[in-house]
Amino acid sequence: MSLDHLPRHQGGADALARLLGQALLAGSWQPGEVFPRELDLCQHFDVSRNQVRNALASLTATGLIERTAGRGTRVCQISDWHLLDPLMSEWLAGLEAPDPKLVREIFAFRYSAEPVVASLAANAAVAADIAAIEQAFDGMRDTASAQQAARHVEYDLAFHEAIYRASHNMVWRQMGHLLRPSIMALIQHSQHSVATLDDSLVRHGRVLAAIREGQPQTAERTAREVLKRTAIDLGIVAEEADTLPSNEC
Amino acid sequence: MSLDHLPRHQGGADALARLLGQALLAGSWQPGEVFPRELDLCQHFDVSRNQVRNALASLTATGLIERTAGRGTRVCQISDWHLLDPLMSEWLAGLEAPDPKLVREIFAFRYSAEPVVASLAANAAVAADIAAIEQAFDGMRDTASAQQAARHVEYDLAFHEAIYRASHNMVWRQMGHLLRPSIMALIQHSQHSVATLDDSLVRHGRVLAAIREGQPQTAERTAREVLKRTAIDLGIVAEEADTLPSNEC
DNA sequence: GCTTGTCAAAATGTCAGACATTTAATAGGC
DNA sequence: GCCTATTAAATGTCTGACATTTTGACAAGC
Repeated sequence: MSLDHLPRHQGGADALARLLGQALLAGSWQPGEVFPRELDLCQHFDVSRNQVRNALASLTATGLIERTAGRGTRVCQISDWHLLDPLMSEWLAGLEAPDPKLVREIFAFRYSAEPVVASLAANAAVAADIAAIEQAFDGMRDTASAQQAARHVEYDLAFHEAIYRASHNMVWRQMGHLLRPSIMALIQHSQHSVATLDDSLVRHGRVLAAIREGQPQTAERTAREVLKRTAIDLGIVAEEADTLPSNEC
Repeated sequence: MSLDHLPRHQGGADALARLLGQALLAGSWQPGEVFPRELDLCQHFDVSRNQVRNALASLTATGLIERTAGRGTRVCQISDWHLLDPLMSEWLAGLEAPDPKLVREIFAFRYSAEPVVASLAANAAVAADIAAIEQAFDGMRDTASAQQAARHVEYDLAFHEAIYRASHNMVWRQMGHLLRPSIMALIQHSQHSVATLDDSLVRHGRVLAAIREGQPQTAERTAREVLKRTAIDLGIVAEEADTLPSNEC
């Protein structure tokens, strides 16, 4: 694959890294394929070699490419990608049409992890944490219409992230980055009818209540109910089934 | 804090990044404090500005420092560190005496997450996965003596990582990086008497059996038993109590 | 006295060119 | 046919100069 169809004018090395990173995430190059050389990138984007090297360094850090002197640059296997890198989450969230397999993979993680996080939050949340969750919930409620989908998902995001933070654990908190690509994908599948939005809201409210009242087991159960709703909205499961999405490849 | 007591001769930019990263992780600079300037680092380590800049770029990517033109370089808050970055795990694992608070934080994560992972593995593991776990377990059994502690922890590590892989989920698999710093810390607290090693081995064996026989609930319960043992060996809880380590700060 | 504008210093960011090193392919000798 | 030396091509590194951003000092003006 060549880079003919990539837009030219950029802001800086970060913008270039995002452009190339998103192209890689979108599958413009196959794993194992050779990536364009530095000088070709310089010429195509009309930037200095410095900027290209900085951008490629970011791509290397996220595990998207692998570089060796004399050999060149190769595209890494999908299994080597550093999905937990904040840069990666940002690029992924900005994609028009992220790989459905990747969305499913991230969601499967959330489905197994988030009930535990909600349970931890119910144990550890203090007043400020609960206030943050409540504020996000209010925002979701006030934007529960198809016209305000963009603002709604932002509040949705804030709701879940606040729960991760309320777990009061550094590692879980950092994992909140994964929420953005997962929840942004909801915009694509805009099956957000009034009915589903309302159902989703009710389920979110139950998690909030469980955390506020410090009931870990209820929080765990209701969080799972939220994710079942989300799985439908993401198009991962067809209808409300009681079976969770399996992890078989 | 100055950099007077840091060793001089290095291998390359990666080695310099590790050196500085580990110094930051060890708390040689306080959060918010200004970090030495590029030219001072060049002079002290007798390397080119290029190498220094590459090393500092790695530190920036891991969230350890923050750089702004004209202002300088500052050390970030601990809460901003990218614990999930593989580089960070590697640096942490190589530390002589990692921050006990950090070890505890990572362990608290494992305590809540690993039972779920074991449960997923019991559902998703195929023959190759089980073989990998078994092989690691055999290695643990054959090195269950205080003299072979170094080799033992490697097998211990392989055991848990194999379980993460057996979950057949990209995100969980990547999180296996966190195991190394957590398990390497076991070497410091070498309370590895024959009795505790044996107890640990028995508990690991129960997890293996549950995964092999595809029993998620048993895997979840036995994985938690393994971690209770580990919590004692890490010095996180004093004695065998039925209460889990809480997440309060 | 307070504000404001300008200047200078110090730090990081960027550029361009030459050179070093590594890798892989290729041609030649035997 | 196999081994070796050479060459080409790619990434890695060094160096010096310059650009940009931030901060503080200082002086002019109201």
